[in-house]
Amino acid sequence: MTNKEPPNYQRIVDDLRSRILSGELAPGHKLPTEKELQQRWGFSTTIVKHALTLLRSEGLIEGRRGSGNYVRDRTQLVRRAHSRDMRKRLGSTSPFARDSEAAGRQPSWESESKKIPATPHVAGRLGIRPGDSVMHTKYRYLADGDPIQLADSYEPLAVTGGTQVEYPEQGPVIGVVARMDFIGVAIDRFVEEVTTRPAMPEEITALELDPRSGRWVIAIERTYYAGPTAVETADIVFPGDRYRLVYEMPIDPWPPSKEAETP
Amino acid sequence: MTNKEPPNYQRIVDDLRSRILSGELAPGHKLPTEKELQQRWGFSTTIVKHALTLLRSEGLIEGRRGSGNYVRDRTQLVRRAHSRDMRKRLGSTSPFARDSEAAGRQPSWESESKKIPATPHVAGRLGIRPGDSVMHTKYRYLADGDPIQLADSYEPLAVTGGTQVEYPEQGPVIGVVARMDFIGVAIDRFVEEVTTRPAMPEEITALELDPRSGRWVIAIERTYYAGPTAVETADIVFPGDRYRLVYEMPIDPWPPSKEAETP
DNA sequence: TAGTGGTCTAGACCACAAT
DNA sequence: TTGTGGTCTAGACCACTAC
Repeated sequence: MTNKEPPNYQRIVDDLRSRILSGELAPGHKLPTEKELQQRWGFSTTIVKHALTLLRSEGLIEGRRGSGNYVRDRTQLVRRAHSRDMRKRLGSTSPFARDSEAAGRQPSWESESKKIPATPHVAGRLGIRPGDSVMHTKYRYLADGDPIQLADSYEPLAVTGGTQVEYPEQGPVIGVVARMDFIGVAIDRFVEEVTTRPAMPEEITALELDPRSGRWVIAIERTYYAGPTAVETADIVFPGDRYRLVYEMPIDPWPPSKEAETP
Repeated sequence: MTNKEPPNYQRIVDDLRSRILSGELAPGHKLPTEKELQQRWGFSTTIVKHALTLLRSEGLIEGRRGSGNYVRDRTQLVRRAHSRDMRKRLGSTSPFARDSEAAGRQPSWESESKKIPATPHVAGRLGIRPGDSVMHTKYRYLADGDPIQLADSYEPLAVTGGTQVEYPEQGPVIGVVARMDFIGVAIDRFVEEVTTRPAMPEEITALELDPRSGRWVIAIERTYYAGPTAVETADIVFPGDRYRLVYEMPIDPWPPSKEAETP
């Protein structure tokens, strides 16, 4: 007994999707018009439109009224996370700026900082009490003027309050690790939790996403620690198909080393 | 001048999506029937069906014929990646098994190993010549019997050929780091590149995804290095909304230490 | 002006669940 | 048997592009 046949709209979707993902239909390529697809497959207009809607919802194509459907550009920015020592580079630029410039795009960002009492959720992540004061900074990052990343950062004022780096964007140093080092707090690790989910309406607005295409985001919860103490936590959001996250992780960097242990 | 109004189907989508993501409509909750939505909003059947199709394509709901539409369970498995020393745990279980058991689910897997000539793409990642022999192992991982992860692993036979760990699943040790250590190859880092994209048809089949819901995957390209030499590379694929990736990264773990550098 | 995609109508018919 | 969602028809009308 054979499997049941897929529905007609699914056959169009599968055909075009595999040709797009394989590269046969390159970004920018114009798809056949709806009428052509209708005639080629022998399906009704509605079914062809439905198939194209699904491909748009997957972010693989974009429709342009009066013109046609086109294979979407899925060029990705690279975001690097690694162990390298960044403490000595006082005044160095931010990780976002470095990644953007590496991709040949002009970085810029907007930010807004405010002291607020910690919500229970943020307090849990920072290991402080709900209501304790934290510095909340909202960021919106742009590459060549296009919004490409959002972040909400929270820092306990028990750590930074009253110091020169209390306001993240006003101090003499940029970047969490460098700023904390500046006030004598040695960050020794961070934890990132990566998930994907549909974009929320505010994110669609802030990232200027097409409501019909590419509505998925990558969400990261990041927390920096100095020993057992959390000194910053942030929620970071990217357009899901516009970013590639790179983690370069050392293995077994700590003593006891193999030589020290083995006779 | 105000913004143009969103289309009718979008209003339904936005309403239900925000209520689902906020938790007001919990996983398992039954949505109003199509007829009820039609009456409540005053739209045609087609427009209500279209809105529900989009929510399904986002993986937020699943339709059950003859029953109703339900908020989808988005419980996530956790996959951990960190720097801990795993070399000494000979015979230890695999990372996948550890993560699954931590989530209270029963791990199992299928694998199949074969010697093949390296494709140009794999050769590039391993820093060897196309055509050089590699061990290709296909994995399918299951939790409580449900397929939950796919992997294609490639190891240069120049490294493992003729040793006891040549066939990954037949040696005395499990896991890349432990196996390489067993033959005297000290892995000191790995790199993971994380992206998201729509699932390809074979992946939908192998992961038993609903073609109508949750068609997104997280794809990881991972490469292990011993010094400058790549000793394994793998393509790993997860259902996008079923996994949470956790990276725990040390900062500045290598000499020269701060003390060594600063007078 | 002609052609294209985006939204929408008013249904029909089928597969399946609940009863 | 009734109610539900899934697939599909045969269009209409609008917004916009390309010419």
